[in-house]
Amino acid sequence: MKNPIEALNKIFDSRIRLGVMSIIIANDSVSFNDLKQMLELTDGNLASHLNTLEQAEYLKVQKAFIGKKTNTTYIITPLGKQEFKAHLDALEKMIKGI
Amino acid sequence: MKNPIEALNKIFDSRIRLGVMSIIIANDSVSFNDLKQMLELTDGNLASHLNTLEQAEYLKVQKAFIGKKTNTTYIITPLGKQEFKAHLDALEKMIKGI
DNA sequence: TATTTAACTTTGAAAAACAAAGTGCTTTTA
DNA sequence: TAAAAGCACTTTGTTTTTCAAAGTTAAATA
Repeated sequence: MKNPIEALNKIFDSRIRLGVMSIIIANDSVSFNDLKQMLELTDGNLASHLNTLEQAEYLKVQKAFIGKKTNTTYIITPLGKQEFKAHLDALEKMIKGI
Repeated sequence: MKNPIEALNKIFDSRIRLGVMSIIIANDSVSFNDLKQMLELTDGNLASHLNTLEQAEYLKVQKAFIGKKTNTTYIITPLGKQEFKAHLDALEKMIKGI
């Protein structure tokens, strides 16, 4: 019998990071402010979780200009999508006792 | 648009507690040592997570005797089962963007 | 020009996680 | 029957994580 929690990704222990991933995957790209409002977080707290996800290369920043105004949005990387899916699969397996 | 992470239960942020719940639900009742071996944890670490779950009244201890030897097993409470299910439902909804 | 907004970074406190050692009781083994 | 081992913790102390709040920088708006 193998340890079922090994396959769970530590990065996704945090429900904030789980929320960020869910929102970005569902919406393709989301701005800092939208995330902040949806998840009701302080700037610093959101920024640090985004940073954790960026460090892991699960998401990346896209800085674009809308006119002269910078617009920052976040998108999932292929790795991020893969790891998120793997985590959810592992979770499901664990819960169902497979 | 409601904050999707609000419905997630903080107690289940921990993959160890998630693992404990999954195992106990799947097996009805599990001993301390079985949990310890399945999850590959130190005694103290497991005991403290079990304690968190007990404090929340998500599980309870059953002390029985097998002959003269005490046998400690853990079982889920109705509340525990309900909260675990609620958490998983919230997770699923969040992921699917419902 | 002053204020506001966006997207952070920094700081520091509080909480959580964890390993390791210790405890008390029972049971097995030499 | 004395010693060793096992069970189920508790205690201690370190490390890691989380988070809020304040500070920062650049651009936009009044």
